[in-house]
Formats: sequence, C-alpha cells, structure tokens
Amino acid sequence: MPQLGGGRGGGAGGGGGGSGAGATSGGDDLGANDELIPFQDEGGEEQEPSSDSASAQRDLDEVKSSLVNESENQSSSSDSEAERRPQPARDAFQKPRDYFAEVRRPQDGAFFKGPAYPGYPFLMIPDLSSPYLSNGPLSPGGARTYLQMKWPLLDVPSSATVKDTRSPSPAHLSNKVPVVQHPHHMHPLTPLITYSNDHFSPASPPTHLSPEIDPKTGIPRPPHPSELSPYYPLSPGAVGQIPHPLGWLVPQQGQPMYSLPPGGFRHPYPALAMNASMSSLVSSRFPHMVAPAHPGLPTSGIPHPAIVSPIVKQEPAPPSLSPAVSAKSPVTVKKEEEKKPHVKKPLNAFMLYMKEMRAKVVAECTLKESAAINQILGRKWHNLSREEQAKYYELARKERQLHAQLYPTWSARDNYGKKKKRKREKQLSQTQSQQQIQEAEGALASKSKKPCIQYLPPEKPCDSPASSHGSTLDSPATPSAALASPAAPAATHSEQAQPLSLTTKPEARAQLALHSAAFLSAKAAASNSSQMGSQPPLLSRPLPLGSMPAALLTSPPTFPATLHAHQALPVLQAQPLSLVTKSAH
DNA sequence: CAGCCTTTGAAGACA
DNA sequence: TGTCTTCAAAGGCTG
Repeated sequence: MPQLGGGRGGGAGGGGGGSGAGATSGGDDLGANDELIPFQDEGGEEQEPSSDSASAQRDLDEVKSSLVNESENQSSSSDSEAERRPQPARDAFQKPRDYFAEVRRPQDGAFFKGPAYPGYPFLMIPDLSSPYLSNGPLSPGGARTYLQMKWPLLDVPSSATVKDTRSPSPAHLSNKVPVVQHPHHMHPLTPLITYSNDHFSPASPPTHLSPEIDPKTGIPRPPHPSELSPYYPLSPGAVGQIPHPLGWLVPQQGQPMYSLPPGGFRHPYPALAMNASMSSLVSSRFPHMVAPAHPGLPTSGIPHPAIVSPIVKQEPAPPSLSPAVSAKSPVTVKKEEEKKPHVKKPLNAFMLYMKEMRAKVVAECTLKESAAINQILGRKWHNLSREEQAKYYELARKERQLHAQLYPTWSARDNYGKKKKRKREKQLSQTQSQQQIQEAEGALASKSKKPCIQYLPPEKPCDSPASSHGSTLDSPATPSAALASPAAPAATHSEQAQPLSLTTKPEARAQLALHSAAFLSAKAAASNSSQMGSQPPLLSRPLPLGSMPAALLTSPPTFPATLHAHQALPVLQAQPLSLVTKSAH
C-alpha cells in the first residue's frame, strides 16, 4: 500500500511522466488538430443531437460496414495489435489524424459528424453533471450547453453543499445532482479551462504554457489546470472545503470531492485566463469556489470533486490512509477514516465520454436506463474517431495527473471494497461461465436475464441498434451491443481472455453471447436487409477485432498508453470465439 | 433500499 | 510478467 501511494505518486509522476510527458506534449499535439476543436458554435446543443439521431441509422450501418471493412483489413492491421490497441493519448496526439483518416472517417461522420469534438466542446464545458458532481445527469441538452466542469469526486456531507442561488440552475440538472463541492475556490476555472474549447483547440495552451508559477501568487504550482484535469481543481493551498459550486445543482447528499492532500496544493491559478463566459460559468456554477470551506470536510483536505463523503460505508479501513492517521489508535483511525471523504477514482476516458454524452443520448432516446445508455455510449465510443477518443484519453490522463497531485497518497485500492462486491460471483471459473454460456446458448430462446436489448427500447431513435431496428426482437442487443461489442462484456479486459468469459455474471455473459447470436439470427431474419447485409461480415469477421469497435480497431493512436496487452489482445482472441460460436448458432 | 445492470479504462491484487 | 478483479458514472429496475 504505501508503496502504492508512493508508487503512484511516483507513478503519477513517473507514469505520469511517461504519460505525462506525452500528455503534456499531447496538449500541444492536440492543438494540432484543427478539426477537433471546432465546436463551438454549431449551435451546439441541438445540432449535434440531431445529427446524431439522424445518423443513428447510419450508425448502425456504418458500424457494421466498418466492422466488415476492418475485418477485411485486419490482415494488414493484424501485424500490430499495438497499433490497433489504444495507444496512449500521446500517441494519438502525436499521430496525426491521417491515421484515423484512412480508416475512421466514415464512421466519424456517423456519430459525430458535427463537431469535431463532440464531446469536448460541450463536454468540457457544460456538463453540469460533471463527473465529479455526483450526478449530474444532465438534462438533455444540458451537457451541451454548459461547460463541463468536472469536479472532484468527493462526496461531501450534505450540509456542506451549498446551493448557489446565484446561478440559475439549469433546467437540465438532474435531480440527483451530486453535490460536488468545489473545493478550491479556485481555480474553479481550471476545470473550465481545461475543458474549455480552447483546451483542445490548437490554440490551447501547450503544456509548457501552463505556468509553473502562479502568476498571482508567484508560487510554483502544480501543473496547470489545463494540464490537469478539471475534475480535480487544485485547492488553493489549503482552502478549506468549499461548497460545491454546483451545489445548487447538487443535492445535498454527500458529494464527491477530492480531498486535498495534506500538503495541499498550491493555489493554482487564480483565475487564469478565463474568458468571460467561462468566468461567469464558474462563478455561477462554482460559487463555492469562492465559498468557504465546508465544515464537515477535513480541514486538511480540500474538497475535491472526487471526494465522496465519508458516508461511504465503512469497511475495513483501507490501509493506505494518511500516515498520520495510521499512527493513531485504531479507533481513532477508524473514525478519522470515516470522516475522510471518499476519494473517488479519476474518471477514465470512457467515463468522461459517457458523462458528456449521456445527456445527449438520453435526449435523443427515450431510454433512461443507464445500462442501455451505456451500451449505446459504448458503441459510440468505439465509433468515435481516434482523434475524438484521444481527446478523452487526454482528459482522462490529465484527470489522473491532477488526481495524483491532489491525492498523492491515494490509491485505487483505497476504494476497494467500498462498493459491495458484486462481481465476486462472476469469478466463477471460466469453465463454469462457459458452461453457462453454452446453456444460455442452448436456451437462446429463453432469455433469462435481461439482454442488452432490454435496455434499448425499440422505439428509440437512438443509434442503438435496437432502436434502429425498432424492436430488438429477441435480441439482440442492439447492433451496437452486438456489433461493437459483441462482446461487449466479453470485451472487457477480464473477460477478454475468455471468450465469453465472464464479465459480470456468467449468466450475463452467456446472455450476451446469446444476444449476439440472437442478434445475428434476428438480423438475418430481420427485414432490414440493408443493414443486415453487413451481418454476415460481422459474423464472419474475425472477432478479434470484432470485439473492438471499428474505431478501436482502426485506431490505435489515440488510445491510452495504458492499454494492456491483455485488454487488447485478449479481446481479439476471445471474441472470435464468441462470435463465431454464436454466429454458428 | 441496497445492489444490479451496462459500458470502457485504469489500477490494484494475485499467481 | 501476465491475468484477473475492482471501481469509476448513472439511473431504472429488482429482490
């Protein structure tokens, strides 16, 4: 543990270094992509969606086609999985779009035709639902309109949250709005900045731009917010906890925030260059930035968006709490731990993407179930161009960096066990899972569990496969599910190794498999030959890639460096089996 | 009302 | 070193 912390810190530094290096440079690189940036006007809000919905159908088709094409191309690509594999963001950045251009373009059009950065622009900016806000489900549209600020994940005690009366609460705010507190009064903007369009825009300040020294304070500061993730605004030195800026949005329940490390961060940028709009947003959204620290939060800690209120169930205390704490008596420690806000994991690229896009998808579709939405988003994610994905990877990287800075001692392991172990069962032996799968297949007709499809309501215009077809039939999960992730579940890293393996519950996997199969069969049966046409390819397609969305397949560059071989490869291998098998069925 | 579902990615844990 | 597990968001659903 300790090592972890240290390691991580180092990792952050080192790894970060690695990635960081890339990252930092990445910013510049990103900037290079002119295409990406544009976003702005578009009118944002609505247009994208429309394009989306319009493209929904195409989506499916494209996805299929892309898969097919890719499968065809696989041979060539096969040589380097690495390439296919998501590469570190930096790679993505480094690699120019041409890489993507070749393969991806078509797809891009489908989902994201509009804004180069679908997510970004509005992503970063608007999202009230900022990831670290607890919920921020954005109301439809909300995301687009607002800057997405990501706040720390800390859950703050309800009391802590302050509602911002000043800022008009966006209608879109979701009920659940998490109370994100923004700790720092600060740099509230940072987040904004980071996510601002500028961020990725060519003009975006290169990492080097980020001032090492705070202009105002003259004190050296942590990486510039822009460099860091917005989610974790640095707290100004010890700014106490500040009520979540989005408090108005946020419910009063505990909200996630990031507690500051003892050392605290230096005040980051006071108000760095925010543009008026941003500043206004910030002020309105993150009043707390200026607000006083929350009493409930640890004095030492600065509320970070990632921090969750201590409410978190207490489980065996994580070993890695602060040293000081560890030194104390067990009881005391325990209490302190309880008090300690729960620092959430930094969001990964996909999570960031989900946050941004969820509202949009929800708006387009009638679906509200997260599971269904997530499936769609997963598919969309795969369909994103590398560049687009790269954006998110970059953001995620920054988030991690920021998080690391904010919580140097924090370790993901600290959160282990906080969520009830749900998947433990999954761990069933592979054999078991396989058996189940087989059984499931056998029982294709009977779907015991909810198939992905269920989540996708037929009528929805969403690009979800199901929607496109109207009903899922038995189905299959939406094409997206079936296609993009035929193995969606299987695709997950752990599962990858085994074809249907278990992601979650074996059953689920089995169903997935079934769904896939069903999906295929359904499609075959389906009237929509046009779309279906692609099916065969899909089926035949070597899944390896199949599991990976077309985008991924083609896109290596943008991926995070962190991709592990197991993630990438396994999938490839595993899927084929699953698909094949299923297809056979 | 806690947990599940679902997605991908990151990181920790384990062999 | 490689594989597997857990957690991150989120909101409806389930027992």
